[in-house]
Amino acid sequence: MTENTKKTLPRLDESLLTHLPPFSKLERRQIRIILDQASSRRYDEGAHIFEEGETAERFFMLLDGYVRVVRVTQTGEQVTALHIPAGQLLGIAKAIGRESYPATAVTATESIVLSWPTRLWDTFVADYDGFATETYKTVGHRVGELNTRIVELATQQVEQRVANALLRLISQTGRKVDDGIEIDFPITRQDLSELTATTLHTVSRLLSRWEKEGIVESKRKRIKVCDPHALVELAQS
Amino acid sequence: MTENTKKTLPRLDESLLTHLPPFSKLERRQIRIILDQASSRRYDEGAHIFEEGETAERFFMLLDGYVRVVRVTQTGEQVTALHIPAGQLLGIAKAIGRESYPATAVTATESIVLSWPTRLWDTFVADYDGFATETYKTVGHRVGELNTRIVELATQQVEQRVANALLRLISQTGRKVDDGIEIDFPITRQDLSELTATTLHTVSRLLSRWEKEGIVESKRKRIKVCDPHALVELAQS
DNA sequence: ATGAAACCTTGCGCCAGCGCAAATTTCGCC
DNA sequence: GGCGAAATTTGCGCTGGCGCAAGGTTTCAT
Repeated sequence: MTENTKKTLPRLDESLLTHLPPFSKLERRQIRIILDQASSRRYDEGAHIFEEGETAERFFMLLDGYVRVVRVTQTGEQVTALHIPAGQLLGIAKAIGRESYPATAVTATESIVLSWPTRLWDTFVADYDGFATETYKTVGHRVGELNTRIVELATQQVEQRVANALLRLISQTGRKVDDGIEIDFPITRQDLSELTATTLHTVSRLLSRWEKEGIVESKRKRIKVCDPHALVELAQS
Repeated sequence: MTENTKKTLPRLDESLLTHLPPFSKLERRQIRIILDQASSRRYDEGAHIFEEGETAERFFMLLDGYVRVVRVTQTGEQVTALHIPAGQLLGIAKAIGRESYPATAVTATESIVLSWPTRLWDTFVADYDGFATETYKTVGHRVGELNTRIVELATQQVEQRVANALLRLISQTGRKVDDGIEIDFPITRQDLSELTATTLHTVSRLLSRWEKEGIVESKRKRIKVCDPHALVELAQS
């Protein structure tokens, strides 16, 4: 899909991986074997890692960065289904019995991604204890998120949805800064609107109002939440 | 949850099961072993098979009937996430790495359900080739449906969503009758509204209009689609 | 039969949030 | 440091569909 460096991993410090949830329990030896078979690649912000409908020839792990999982409608509108933070697997069509990717993965920041050919999937599942369990937990977690989004879309007002989206973003990918928590990657009003099924205009109006009320501060592509509790209030009502 | 007969299967005609997709490839011997460990139970219409949040002590297979998978919000509104037709597994928390059911399963008609204790899950996966593959396909299919619902909720108008919902229902569970296709189980305006995130009033208005236009015919709890193509038109625009 | 409960229909007014449009700010780049 | 593209803000009018309310019809239990 996109250009960029592509190479086999030369010698990747495995201590880097020990804190990543899906593999922390594996033996170091197993990690070494898995890593030796991985390719590493850097993607620019906005690059597509894989496209909806493509045959799933590889599966991926996000080492660094953030990825949005989106679907595009016939009319060209984008809908964001999920946000994936570093440390998680993605494109794991095999884990849900699919041959092709069910959605498109777009980087929200510059990102580093490991990948393996799909044919290795069954080997990993068979050879490495815990691999299957962890991946199914990932799947379960995402199914939960999808369900939550459906319920939100079905029952909540725009204001509540945006508040919820912000809360989720800061809890998943928030970075503590002085006087608040900032979303750790560049995010536009447009992105937020695709995440909450509304328009960038409405998001802009909401953020303006919240800024007046001291709940958030935001510059271009940056949002800082100063008063999370106020957002929680808004999200409920 | 609900009353009704509960018993171990005495002698279930296994030819009954050979046409059910998830197991058609298994050896008859394996089917016999699996069935011998199952409990069978009948549920009345509207009964709850399991509840969201409950520990997943059993997993289920719908032998006959239809099941709605719903979530209830804090404010008591119901949102239907999926419809499950006979022949499919449900409550398979184990397949997505969960300990508890992520939603509630409600019967849409009187239904017959097989179930097994969750502890047998790993055994089945290990012993019976194809079991894992088929269940992950089921999961994958449902993830696809959830995604589709999100996109629909996010981008479509109420009229299109209702049209789509009807189309999906008749394709999944439609029964050919003279002069149209009828949804094979009782479904109220309320049910449809919970499936499309709108109100029963709006659904009622739409159906009335469509009836005038000759697209559908409906009585209490029954909907027959006479002109599916017109619905497809409506669903797109 | 009769009553009650469940389900369906329809009218009316209102408003959240979209669409459109135009102005403004910010950023990256030559 | 000035230009163009991208991102953001804000105003204004309109409308889809919700909320409320009232009345009708079907089904079922007794």
